[in-house]
Amino acid sequence: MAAPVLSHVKCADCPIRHRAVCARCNADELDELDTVKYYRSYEAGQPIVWSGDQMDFVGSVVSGVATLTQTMEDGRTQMVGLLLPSDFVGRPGRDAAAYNVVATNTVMMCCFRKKPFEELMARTPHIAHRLLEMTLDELDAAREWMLVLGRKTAREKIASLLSIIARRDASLNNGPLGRVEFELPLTREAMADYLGLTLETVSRQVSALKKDGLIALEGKRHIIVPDMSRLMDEAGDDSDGGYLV
Amino acid sequence: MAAPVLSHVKCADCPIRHRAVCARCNADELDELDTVKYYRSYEAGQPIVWSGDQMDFVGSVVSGVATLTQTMEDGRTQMVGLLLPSDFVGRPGRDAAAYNVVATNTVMMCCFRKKPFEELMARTPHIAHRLLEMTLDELDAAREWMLVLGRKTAREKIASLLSIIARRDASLNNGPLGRVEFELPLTREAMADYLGLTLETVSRQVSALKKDGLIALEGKRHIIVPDMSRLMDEAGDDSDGGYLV
DNA sequence: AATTCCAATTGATCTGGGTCAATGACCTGG
DNA sequence: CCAGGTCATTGACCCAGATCAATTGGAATT
Repeated sequence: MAAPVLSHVKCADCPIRHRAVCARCNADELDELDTVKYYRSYEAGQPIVWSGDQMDFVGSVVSGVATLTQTMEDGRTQMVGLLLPSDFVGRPGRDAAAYNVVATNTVMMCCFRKKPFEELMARTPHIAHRLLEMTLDELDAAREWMLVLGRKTAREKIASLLSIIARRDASLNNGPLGRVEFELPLTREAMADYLGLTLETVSRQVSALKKDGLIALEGKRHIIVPDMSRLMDEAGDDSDGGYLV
Repeated sequence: MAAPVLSHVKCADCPIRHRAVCARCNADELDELDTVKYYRSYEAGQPIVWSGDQMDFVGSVVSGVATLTQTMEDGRTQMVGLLLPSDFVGRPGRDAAAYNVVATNTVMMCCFRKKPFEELMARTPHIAHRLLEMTLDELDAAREWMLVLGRKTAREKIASLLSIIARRDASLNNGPLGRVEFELPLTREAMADYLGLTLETVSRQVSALKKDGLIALEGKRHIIVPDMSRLMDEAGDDSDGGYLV
């Protein structure tokens, strides 16, 4: 059950380049990070950390998708973040996790032991600075999502979610807008938890968007967006943004 | 109409002690902050910054209450944060404001010109560190609010808002829980914008809480909570937290 | 004291999305 | 090939909260 520790890959050779943390590191710092770094993988459905747990590492998602959720005693749950490749997990200076982090498919994490990472951070201003920038991005994403949760209709919510994932996906592959195609990394239930809806409503609205030609499905999870700008209109989105936690 | 620049008060003599920024500064840093600092006041309803504007300062709220809101083209608006005394405004490293900041009553801000503040920050690791901590607090608050917006009923939403304000207020004045009494700094409409409801629903639910003896009103805005723990139960709140952006 | 405001309350009605329940569409393992 | 499981779709009905509209209650103005 326990996830395997993988290997000690040099930071410079890391599959992702740590956009997050050390994109601007010089060689010495990279070497130093390498000494406290390890890889770890999690299977679909496996918890990465549980709310309240001691968290002894920070790190980046290398591949796969994980969710950040909050739960009430009666079981109502709300997703508060979605972790895609290159996203950062963990909060330097905090010991206990505030949320449940769960892998939705096979997730590979590149982790740093927390203590040495914090020490490094204290000595290396630009890492602290980069971390502040990342946290501000997350804060913007969270606040943008507050607008979605508080004021958008079910249809707009779905369109917003699809836009955000498509845009994020597209920025890695193709260039501009137009036609986008991607694999949905979430079940209908996970989508519902992100959007503050029920899974039935999600299903109905996805069907409606399909009927209206705004999206096409291949199987249950493969989404084709013929025209991104039309979908973004549907989302009622002014923001050109496109953060995603 | 333009807000008056007030005076150059020594940071050490500041009405609030900048819990935010320089609580741990030594004398030299305090002096340095003083050279780039000024006070400014805003009247009720006056915008402090407008989304997209160039923002040439950062600062703390000294007194009064301001709101942080986001608006869609069709006018739907969502409050994404509430700024109470000692809260920090502005984002080092970003030039444009992302939200509208509006004073709800007379607000006094203690401002630092942004450029010198950033330079100071670059030279002073613990200020950067403190800022990261504050941003993480805000992120937690935003995510807690996502649960409120996405999954709570109207009654729970009102109870959550009142709890959060009461708790924040109480932490300044009295000590523990029990009976709390405070002035509501928001109109019903502002409450609705915070909670993703209409003002009519807010009004009805406030009346319902009053009828059920969970709160008492004196006038429209003065709230008496006879028993905080009962109100918090009503909010369905597991978190002992009590952040508020 | 009469007249405007404007915030807030309250009532009547409507509806988007929740709830409950049945069905379909794939998988995977025996 | 079928049995059982998971995920998704679809239908029928209901209700919390939105919408539309009228009224109240202060505080400020004349």
